[in-house]
Amino acid sequence: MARDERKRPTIYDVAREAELAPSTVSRALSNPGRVSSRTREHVLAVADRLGYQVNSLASALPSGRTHTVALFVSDITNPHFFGIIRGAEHQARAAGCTLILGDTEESPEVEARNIERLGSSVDGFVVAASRMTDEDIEALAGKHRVALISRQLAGLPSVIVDHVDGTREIVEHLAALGHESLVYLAGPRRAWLTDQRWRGLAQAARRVGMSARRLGPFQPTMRAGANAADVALGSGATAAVAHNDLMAIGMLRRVAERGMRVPDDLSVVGFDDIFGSDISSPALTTLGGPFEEVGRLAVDSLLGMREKSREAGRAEQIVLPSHLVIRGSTGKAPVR
Amino acid sequence: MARDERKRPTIYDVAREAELAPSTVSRALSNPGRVSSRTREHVLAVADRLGYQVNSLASALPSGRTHTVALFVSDITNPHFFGIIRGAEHQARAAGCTLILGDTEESPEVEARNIERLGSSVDGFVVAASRMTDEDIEALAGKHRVALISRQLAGLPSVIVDHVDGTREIVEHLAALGHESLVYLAGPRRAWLTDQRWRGLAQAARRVGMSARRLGPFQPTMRAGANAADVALGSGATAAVAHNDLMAIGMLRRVAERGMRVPDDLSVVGFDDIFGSDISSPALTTLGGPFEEVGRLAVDSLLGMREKSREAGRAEQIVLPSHLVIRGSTGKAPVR
DNA sequence: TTGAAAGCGCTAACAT
DNA sequence: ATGTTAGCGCTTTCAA
Repeated sequence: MARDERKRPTIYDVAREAELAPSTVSRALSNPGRVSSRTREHVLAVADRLGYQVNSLASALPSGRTHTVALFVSDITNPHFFGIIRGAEHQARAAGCTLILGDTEESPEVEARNIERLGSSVDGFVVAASRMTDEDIEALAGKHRVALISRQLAGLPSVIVDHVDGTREIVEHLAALGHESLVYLAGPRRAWLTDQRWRGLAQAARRVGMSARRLGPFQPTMRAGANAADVALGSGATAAVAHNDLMAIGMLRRVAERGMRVPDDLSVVGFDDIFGSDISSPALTTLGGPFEEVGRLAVDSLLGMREKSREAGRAEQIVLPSHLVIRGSTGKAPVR
Repeated sequence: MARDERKRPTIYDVAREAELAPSTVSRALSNPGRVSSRTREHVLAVADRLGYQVNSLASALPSGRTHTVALFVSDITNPHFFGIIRGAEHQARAAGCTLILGDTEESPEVEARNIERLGSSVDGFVVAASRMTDEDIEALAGKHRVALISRQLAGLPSVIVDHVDGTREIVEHLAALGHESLVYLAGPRRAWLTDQRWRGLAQAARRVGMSARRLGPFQPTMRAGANAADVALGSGATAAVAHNDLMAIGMLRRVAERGMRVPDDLSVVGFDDIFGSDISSPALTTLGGPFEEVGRLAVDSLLGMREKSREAGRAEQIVLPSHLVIRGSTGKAPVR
């Protein structure tokens, strides 16, 4: 082990080489404007020549700014989150931050534990589809910067896709096809969206005179979709709205297995417009949304929190428009 | 701002409360065995009572161990990586580490830049489907701990899924169906796997007396699959092996668009067995592999590098078995 | 505008 | 087995 051969240069090396104080180098590097432009350029040149790179750990320690944000999703294998992850990753990178990805595995405990564990080593948390209780989220938000995705909570910044308008669109689409009854195959009880979607569907159904029932809850997976399909088929309804596309695709398959046909015997609608929803057969009618944008905006409002929202009293709650993607899984209601 | 109200307790607080030296607290917390069990328990109790939590940044600075690993994938929206990501996340968490996820967007430049940027703030890098040159990877490995996924390079730990056996299986499957000619729709030139897969296919084809041609390169996306389908159809071959499932699914769709049928007019095979490959119609015949395991093992060998491999002279190169999943996209060769 | 110096919270020799 | 004491590389008052 040589002495100073293999080590990365520090601001001290740059300072010595530039014949300046380390503090000046520090300013030149991260606080331009508080240093004369001549010295700044000099410092930059020397730093470049020496191959200097900031040690982000070292700078995070005294400043408290880690330039890192964490994104937690409830199930990392659900394609629904891909867009969100990508959007978040992009926005984080654009802001000079690093993204940490965590899987909470549908468990509020795992969620809380993992967030706690990261604690001081991130600037904030973006939590997608949190399964925690409102109280726990509020407690969390008291200690850390938090932005929510697919969930709203007073006082916290959030980004969701419009489900009020979306569910209305779904119901009107089904009504136009002659359906008079629908079932909602509910998602997990802890998922905020489960109630929201049900509420939207029920309300819209009422307005158009369609009957609506809520069944479940089910795990939001393809596997659970099989069970959901059986339940839907048994309900006598002509249209089934699944909590998400994973379930809906599982339903499609199960219905076929049982020798029945979509949409002739049952129309099926999903949520999210995930990768795969257009390659199933029939392709899935589903409520899509700009999920990359969701991820991007969530990181954005997390990072921007300090500047305005928080001091302005309340956080911004963003609602992005949803759009119904009509494909082959919905069709005319069977005549009974 | 109160003085010591809102701040998280440090080892100094614990030390004062436990009437010990900070260093003893530090040992008790992270080096048990170098402290009497009585004091250790005492420290633990006090730490617990005070709600102490380590500041991982602060501990990383002097020790150099960040307990963080980075995973880079070439395209974060490719479902192929979901399993790898999940496996890596699990193994990292099991080892008490945090996972940083990076998207290199098929670009060697983005890849190099992002890796460089993280530099000292991670314990090592797992790079999946690197697009960098061997030389650049070697240079990188000289400065950081690196483990490769879906790529082999002498001296570096790696995890791949067996493509030699896999391509043989594909070819024999096609031969058994009476195919006498195949085309390989190649992936990106910079992808190590592109050449490997072609080599395996060509060699296996030679052995069974099948003709084989390589076409492309194509981007490994569904969109590029359309182009690949046209080229494959124009080639006169009866079987097409796509570089990955994304391309293969894109091909399936394009073939149908052109009014031809899979597998009657053309058999199609993919690689990876991604989510979605079994819901397309026809469902895709594809070479699968234990990708969660791949992610897990890659993190594992990265983290274990210091202990044995490195000193034992060379890194372990793990090859996991692949398996051909036969579905509807392959069938008897058309009679010409 | 620049420099000096005191930390950030923890680890790791080196003593004891 | 435990305490003392330097740092790790950077930021940030406070002076000059």
